[in-house]
Amino acid sequence: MRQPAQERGRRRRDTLLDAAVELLGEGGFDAVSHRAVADRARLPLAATTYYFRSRDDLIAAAFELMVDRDLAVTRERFTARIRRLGAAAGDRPAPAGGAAAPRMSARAAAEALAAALLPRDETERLRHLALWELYLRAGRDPALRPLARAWTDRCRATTAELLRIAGYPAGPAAVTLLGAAADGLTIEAVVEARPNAVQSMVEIMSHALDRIRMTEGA
Amino acid sequence: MRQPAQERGRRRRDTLLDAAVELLGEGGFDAVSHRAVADRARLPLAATTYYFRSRDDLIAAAFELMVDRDLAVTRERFTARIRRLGAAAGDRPAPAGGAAAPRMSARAAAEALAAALLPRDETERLRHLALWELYLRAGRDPALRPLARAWTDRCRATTAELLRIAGYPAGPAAVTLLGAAADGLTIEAVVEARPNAVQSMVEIMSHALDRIRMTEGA
DNA sequence: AAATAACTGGTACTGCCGTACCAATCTGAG
DNA sequence: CTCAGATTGGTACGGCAGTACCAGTTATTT
Repeated sequence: MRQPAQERGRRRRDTLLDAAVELLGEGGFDAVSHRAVADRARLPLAATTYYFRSRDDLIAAAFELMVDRDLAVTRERFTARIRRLGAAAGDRPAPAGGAAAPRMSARAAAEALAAALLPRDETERLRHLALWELYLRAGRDPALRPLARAWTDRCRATTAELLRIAGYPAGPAAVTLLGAAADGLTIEAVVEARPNAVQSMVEIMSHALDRIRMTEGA
Repeated sequence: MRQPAQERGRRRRDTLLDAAVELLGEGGFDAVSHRAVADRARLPLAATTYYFRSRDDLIAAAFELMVDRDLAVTRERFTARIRRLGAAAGDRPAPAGGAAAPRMSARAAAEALAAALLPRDETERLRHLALWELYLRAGRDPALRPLARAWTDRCRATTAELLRIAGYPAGPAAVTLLGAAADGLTIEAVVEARPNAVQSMVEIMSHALDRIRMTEGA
């Protein structure tokens, strides 16, 4: 039942998935019951079991969707910010190895990173939180583990790419260090909702970008 | 009902708390029901509602206990390892500012850190996971937030102290950077259970300790 | 010893959950 | 047009949850 045969079915499945993502953000996975999802999607209860083998299956699919959306948003916000700064006019982000010279200040790069990674309002904060809840769940549910690994791998790749775009190309070790630190700071911001989260991340990351020797990773 | 008046009551409360911590590790908080806790503690069901206002209250208390234990274990493992290395014979870890000279190699310090932070077996992995689950829950439950903040604050303080002991005294920004990175890497290890987690953390942290200029934080 | 408070343990209430089931309806391929 | 397969929606079942309740017992205070 992974892909419904009929067009209407596919749309219904997507509707359910959207509802699940919403609920996941609003209340964590306790809020994602068949009944709640069906109500939110304005579909009958049985639709949820028809399009998804089980609740776990539905949640896994929602996780996948949220990861896709999250990465897309991060990348888009970062590049939009860079573009707005007019830093590199004709610099193409070729995936291979064309390293952009460090045209940006460490502070500007850190600000772009923080703006791209941190949630902007309460809704986004809760969505982020849900993503991490899902990620942690993979620690107990082997079925979710591949998705979790894919998320971190894609996050690292994105981090590497963003750093390169900003003119701070980094080796694997430095990417992991900065990525893990960004993760840690993001979780902290998302969970504790301290008021100065953005400023804090900017400070830490610009500190790191300033002082660390990035290349020659392990 | 925070502190039972009678001795037996206090013991019973502790028994319940221990049971809750065990269950939390084994199955996350879905596994922590009044009934499960009471069964595990070999106490009648009503004992749980007698000693704790509610399930949330019980879980919060268990969180507090787990944090205490976790920090104690981390610190103890780290110092034990340092002591075993016989690095500094008469070096007292005075809490003020007595900076130990970098006697250890970055690699040795990173190894001690990884050994202190990362879980050693599956049981510990699950306990760690539970701790993070609890932490994340604070993102939705304001009652848990002070505990969450206390945990990160104490973690940072411990990180700073361990670094100083190892001969790598660091300013606030560097401590936050390294602490957040350690958090990120720990979560990754705990959730994804990749085989090379220890080696990976050692590499990243020693890379960081080697290359970053630690002092002069924000 | 008497009175008051702490504690015990058994039971019951109410509610939501995941999932199964199935008759009715719709849709697209032949 | 026909019909098999896809889809729909309503309902039901069995289970476990949190918490309330209360008669009985034990400890502490006066």
